[in-house]
Amino acid sequence: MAPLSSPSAEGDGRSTRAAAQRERRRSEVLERSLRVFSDKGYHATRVSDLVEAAGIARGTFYLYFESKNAIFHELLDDLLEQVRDSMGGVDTGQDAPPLRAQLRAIVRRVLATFRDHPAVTRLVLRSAPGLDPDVDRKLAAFHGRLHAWLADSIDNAQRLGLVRHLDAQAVAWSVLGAVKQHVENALDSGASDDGLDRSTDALLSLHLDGLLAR
Amino acid sequence: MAPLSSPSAEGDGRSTRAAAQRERRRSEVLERSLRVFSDKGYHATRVSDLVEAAGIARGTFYLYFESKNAIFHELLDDLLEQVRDSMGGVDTGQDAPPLRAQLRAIVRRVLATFRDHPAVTRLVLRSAPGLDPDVDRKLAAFHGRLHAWLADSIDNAQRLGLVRHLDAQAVAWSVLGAVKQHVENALDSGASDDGLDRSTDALLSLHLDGLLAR
Amino acid sequence: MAPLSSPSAEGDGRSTRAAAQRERRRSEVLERSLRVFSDKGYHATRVSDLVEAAGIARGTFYLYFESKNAIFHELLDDLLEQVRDSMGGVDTGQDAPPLRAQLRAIVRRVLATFRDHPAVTRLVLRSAPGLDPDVDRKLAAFHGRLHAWLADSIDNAQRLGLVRHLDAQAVAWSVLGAVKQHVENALDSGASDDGLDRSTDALLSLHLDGLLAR
Amino acid sequence: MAPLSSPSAEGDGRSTRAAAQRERRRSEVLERSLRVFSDKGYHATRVSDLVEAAGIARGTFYLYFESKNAIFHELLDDLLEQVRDSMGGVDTGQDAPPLRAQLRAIVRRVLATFRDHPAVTRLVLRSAPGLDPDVDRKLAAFHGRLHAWLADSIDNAQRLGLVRHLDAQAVAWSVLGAVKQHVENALDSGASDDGLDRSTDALLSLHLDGLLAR
DNA sequence: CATGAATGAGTGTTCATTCAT
DNA sequence: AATGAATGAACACTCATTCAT
Repeated sequence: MAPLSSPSAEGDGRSTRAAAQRERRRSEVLERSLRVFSDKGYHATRVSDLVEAAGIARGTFYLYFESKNAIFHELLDDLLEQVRDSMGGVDTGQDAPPLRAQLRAIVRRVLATFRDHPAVTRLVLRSAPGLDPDVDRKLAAFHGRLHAWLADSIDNAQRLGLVRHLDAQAVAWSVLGAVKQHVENALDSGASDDGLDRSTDALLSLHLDGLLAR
Repeated sequence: MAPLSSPSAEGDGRSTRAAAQRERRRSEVLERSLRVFSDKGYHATRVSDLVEAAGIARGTFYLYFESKNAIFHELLDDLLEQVRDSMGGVDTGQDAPPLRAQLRAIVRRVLATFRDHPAVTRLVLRSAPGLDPDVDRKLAAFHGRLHAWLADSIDNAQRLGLVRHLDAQAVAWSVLGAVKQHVENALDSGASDDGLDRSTDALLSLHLDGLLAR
Repeated sequence: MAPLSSPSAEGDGRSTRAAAQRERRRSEVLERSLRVFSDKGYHATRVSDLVEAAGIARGTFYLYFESKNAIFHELLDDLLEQVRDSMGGVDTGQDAPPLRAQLRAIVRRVLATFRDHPAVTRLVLRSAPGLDPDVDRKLAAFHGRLHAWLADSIDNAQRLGLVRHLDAQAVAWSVLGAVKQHVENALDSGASDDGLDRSTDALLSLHLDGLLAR
Repeated sequence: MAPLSSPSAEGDGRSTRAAAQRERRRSEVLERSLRVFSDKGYHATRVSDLVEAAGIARGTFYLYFESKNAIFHELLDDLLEQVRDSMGGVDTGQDAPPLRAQLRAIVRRVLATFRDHPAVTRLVLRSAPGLDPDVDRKLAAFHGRLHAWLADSIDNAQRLGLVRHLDAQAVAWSVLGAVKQHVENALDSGASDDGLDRSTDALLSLHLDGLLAR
């Protein structure tokens, strides 16, 4: 309304800008720290490494994060959330795309999510267990959720007569383990789109049709 | 042989006995340390914990092992060797037992090996990665060998027309991941013989026949 | 004088008002800081606590005070001056009130001064010594002045034949110590007027007449 | 019994000697640390100062004491105990020495105790309050005990008709404060035996007979 | 061989002070 | 003048390893 910014408006503008600036800085530190953690692992990473990588002073780090542990947890939560979001449900309606195509899409999406965040994936897959009970609990819960989602899906498909009546729980764990292994491999092997397709196809073909010649 | 123990003979006897004693002590420390490492993880384990568990003095520990890291590597190597030994080959001769039965036996044997050594398994699966590059390399090599064995077996079976022509490499990784996941689960769930059978059946049924209803 | 406010005159007016404003701000910060220091002690008090209590920004604090130490010294000087002012002399003229009444008044006035400034008293009595040599010197000087005043008074009274010829120096220290102890007690016990009277009476009766029954 | 030391006896001897050695070392560190604390005060004293003064490594310090705080508390407790021990009771029996002589002895003994441990006295009197709640509580308790002892003694003497019926509590605080002040003075003034006698006499004369000329 | 007291480099974290806005 | 984000020196404490006994 007022063509001239009143002091209060200016104040608001200032603090808004400051908050944005702060958020940008924070993200910057978060991102650079992720790389360090991912390279050296949690324990081998010193707070000195973090602040050096971020180009800030030691004290500044503690302005943004409560502790070395806290920033690690934040990084961890980020990936976990992204993976959760990248999984959708299976559509079993009349006009739904064929099951195989739907599954293919889901598997590819999940693999791509990890592939696109190699640093944090490395973090989760590699430096994690035994770190501290909280991390362990968080990861266990995450695995649990993934497993439950898989097992439920299989259950559903069984009720619909789409799949055989194998032990849904055990099969779900097998699938989860297989996917994790492919994610792990993609970490080191560069992980082109081609590689992703190959992994996806192998997983689907194996798990849906089995190895045996017919 | 010599009726009179010459000084040298006596020395030999002494040193032989001493060497045996030494070996026994060493094993004792290894075993007890394994338990501690397995409980608390590598980083949370202090050398103090190790010597206390072994009932020896701090200095004595360094008489037997070069460092905290060295004893960990030794423990690691032990399991890796045991698992290697517990896997045999597939017999493709005329009078060989049916493929499915052979595979079933191998999978069960491998799962049982890990199940019977929960401490060292926990060590390998949980506190290992990211520790130091040597550990990582060792584990990668181990995985590589397992994978190669699996891939070769699949290759063979493909040549024999026993299994379909899926991507042998990718399938081998899937199987490896699935097995690892079941091993991991068995760690926490007590792992009765029944559980093992269930896991084995699920793995075989899934991987050989696939999920799809026919 | 000048009918039109010259820029300089306007400047003066502005700066006068500004100076007054500044002084008011400063006092406000001083007063609030005193409370914090008194509650938590010098070392446990963070500059953050001070600026939070004063409702100013960190940087503003350093506009008014050179350092955390400087504001503490200023606070210290304030009380010391107030106590000095609250002590008068003993009137030994012909028509003067009786000595005992005069002394009673002085002691009560001193005790009341401390009682009425519990925060700064706590500061001086409790968090001060050992802080830094300057504080110690200041407190020592203050004590020295109190002691000198007491010793002189006793000396005078001795010359006038009003009191016995005890070691004036040593007696002065005893009195000072006793008063300090009562001040200290009053800090925690609320210190009603009644308590003050009781302390005053006990001090006077003890020091003038002694304990012994006659 | 056995003229030759058996292994176990030798072991005992070793560990006994070791324990003694340890105790000697500990005392050494304690003593040197006391001097540093006393010179610089608790807060200005760095663990580095302590280990440097004791001529040991940083880690060694923590072998003997749990923390900087812990060694301070130990030092504190030591003096407090010594002072407690240096005070006896007043003998009110038939053939007891005269009251004044008994009191004189007690006061002198207490003053001498502090005089003989200037470092720890300085510690208690100067760097103490506000440090941490535990120290404060300990000192308050100590003061409380001293006061109670004094007040009880006065009470007793009143019942025996030896002293006037002044407010025993208030008088006890006065005496305590006066003594503390003399202790404080003795810290800086070298504190010869003469000075002690002078203080003792002044305290007794003032408190027993009063200042007023008669 | 066995011991365990001694070591000291290295760690995460705090907080009085500065300075660009 | 006022702000508060940024700074970095300083700290107490840990723990794998050594070495005199």
